[in-house]
Amino acid sequence: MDQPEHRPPPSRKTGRPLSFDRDAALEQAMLTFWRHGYETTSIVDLTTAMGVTAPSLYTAFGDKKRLFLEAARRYAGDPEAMAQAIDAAPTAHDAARAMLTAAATAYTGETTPKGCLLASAAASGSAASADVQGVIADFRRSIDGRLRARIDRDIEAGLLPPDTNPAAWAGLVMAVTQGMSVLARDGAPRASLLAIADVALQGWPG
Amino acid sequence: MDQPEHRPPPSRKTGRPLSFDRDAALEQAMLTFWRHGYETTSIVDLTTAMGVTAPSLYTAFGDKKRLFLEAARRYAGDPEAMAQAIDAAPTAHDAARAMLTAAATAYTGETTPKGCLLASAAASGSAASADVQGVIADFRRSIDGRLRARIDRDIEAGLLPPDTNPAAWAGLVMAVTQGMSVLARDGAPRASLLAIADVALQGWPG
DNA sequence: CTTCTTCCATAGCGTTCGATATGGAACGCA
DNA sequence: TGCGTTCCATATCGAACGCTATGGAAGAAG
Repeated sequence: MDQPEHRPPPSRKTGRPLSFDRDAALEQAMLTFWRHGYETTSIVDLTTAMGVTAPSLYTAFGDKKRLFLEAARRYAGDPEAMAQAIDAAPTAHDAARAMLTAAATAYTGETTPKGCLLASAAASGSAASADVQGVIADFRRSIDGRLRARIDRDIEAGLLPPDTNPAAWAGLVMAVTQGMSVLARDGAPRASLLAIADVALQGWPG
Repeated sequence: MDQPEHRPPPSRKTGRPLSFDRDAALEQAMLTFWRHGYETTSIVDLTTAMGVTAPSLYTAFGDKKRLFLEAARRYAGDPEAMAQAIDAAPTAHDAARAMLTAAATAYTGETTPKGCLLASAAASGSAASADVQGVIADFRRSIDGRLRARIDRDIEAGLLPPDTNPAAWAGLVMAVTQGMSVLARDGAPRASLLAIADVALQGWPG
């Protein structure tokens, strides 16, 4: 995640300032990757959507890979925020349900592409993009770990039976989340995903 | 699914016969698409894996899209077979559990790529491959419909409570199936997926 | 062996890919 | 106004893309 980084806004003092809104351009890049995936989005696709020429894109964002990672970071938001949301929920069950309903809602936005950027953008790819896939997989693993730890905490606190399988339930939440992204891409409406999220936790222990 | 089809084996009477095993070559193509996806697999990738030159590939399989669709058909097997398996199960619950455990097992094969070819090969893509994504989405919808109908049948037969939501439970099975493919690609072992499949149906009504 | 069909191998078609070299215009600063 | 810096626009770069034209070799049929 932090290899040869490209300084995004070194805040130049002199010279001609940027003629485009870097943040707005990044937003458009994110939407384009969200719609078409990482490798299957071309530089021309990006420059068209961003309203920027190729040289400007490269000076502002480094290269395609760094642009994608920055867009992905913008999409996912602060990882620590989500981690704290999981920890701050009253129970692990509440955290899981909040995650699923939030995903169901986010994947079926009317002004955004369907599904999850992280789930679909790098679901497959050539060997050249293995590192991008790895970054996204690490992100998923960190969420899974947080959720598992939250379930562990509830077990120790006596909120969940001792024979509860934390890895299985955390994994189920992750799997349903990723699966809903596929269904959303297939055209499933928001109500369907919310119904799935509801029954997914029907067997939650306790 | 049945647009300008390419006759695969017109069974020529005369002329020089094929010097390679068409079936074995298709198998390798399937594995390559499975590993790297549809658009992110190049013709060179395919010819290398199949041990066949480009002109031979084109005369034998039409073009890249037709080769992929044929490989996908080979991967998924006979759709009617899976449909009959769902119908023939003792209960919808049995059918769902069988689907999930079969998926968990298939996605973590030791001699095959991880995950599901259909789930990862066209999870995203440019507008040019929208039809390929559509074919796969149709396949998913047909399974979902069969499973939903199976649940309906169990409700009518009194095996499930009348207030059971067939779409939600069928959707859950589909979502968990697709989600397990992502987790398998991330490296989740078979035991983890089987545990997820187990808890997924914990809240099954009845 | 001749003929006819089909396949294989080489080479290359035109296009698009990600990424840049170059030159002039725009701006901050003095 | 003049200087130094930075950005934008044009025009590509070499490589890889999907795909195919062409010519000779291989095999089946007579």
